[in-house]
Amino acid sequence: MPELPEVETIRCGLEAAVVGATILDVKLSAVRLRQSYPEHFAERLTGRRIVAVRRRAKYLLIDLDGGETLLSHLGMSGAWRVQAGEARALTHDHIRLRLADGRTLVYRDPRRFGLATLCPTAEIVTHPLLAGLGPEPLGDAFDAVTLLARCRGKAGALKPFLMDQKVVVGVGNIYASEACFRARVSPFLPAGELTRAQARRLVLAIRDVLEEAIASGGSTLRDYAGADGAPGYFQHRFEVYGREGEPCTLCGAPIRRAIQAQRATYWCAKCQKP
DNA sequence: AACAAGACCTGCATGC
DNA sequence: TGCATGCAGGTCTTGT
Repeated sequence: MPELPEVETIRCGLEAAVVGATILDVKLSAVRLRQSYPEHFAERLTGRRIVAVRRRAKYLLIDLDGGETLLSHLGMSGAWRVQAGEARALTHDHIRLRLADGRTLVYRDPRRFGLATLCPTAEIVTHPLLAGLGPEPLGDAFDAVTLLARCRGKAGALKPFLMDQKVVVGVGNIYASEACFRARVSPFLPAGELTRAQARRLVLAIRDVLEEAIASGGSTLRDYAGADGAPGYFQHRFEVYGREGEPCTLCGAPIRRAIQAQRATYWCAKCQKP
């Protein structure tokens, strides 16, 4: 489900809704997510107060008093949702945090590609899941010079390269196609052949598309929603993703679809020549 | 080292 | 109606 804009939208919603709330008790489903919960997971959450909600790449960081952080990833189908009252648990509700004010914070993930774990807040940056991640695309550390340096010697195609979280974080299958289109660069261009001008355009395109998507509350294709349950609406602004056969918004040529690294890529063959 | 392919899951749309 | 197939927003591991 979620790329950076969707995770950021959830982060923002959680920050507004649950900072200051205290976890009264914890219920876990019997199945395991991508990785098992840490030792004494429920006990370590119980009684804690939520002090901040942050994001690193596509990970959500829920800081608790007492010095631990609840680190979660939403995989393809995960979501955090704040529910009024103690609604009945649905089939794929894996973590249910009953809050002292009566609401319930629920982690739901049908496909279970997501994960949740705990980490000392002071050690977040060195956590194995986060240590190797590339720069945040909306931060100063991501620029054309850095991108070009990472591209050097890479024979692989640009679009899968952009989805590599060691290169830049937060860009997934939708926004990789959208960013290549906005930058007028072919998704099939070997990453090592990227020119400086193309790198500059790509950096701007990635920033712009992510920022616009955040402003639209993310993209809802099937089941994504923010922490309050509201869908995003950036999907109405896709220029290539999911538009196979429809006219290019620039030149009218039919948008094409192909598979790269086992994922669907959408592009305009006329506006994005190799 | 770099890249491709497979693995991990469920749910939904489609076609026979 | 039932069943098979393919596809979906992500990463991690294995194999060449």
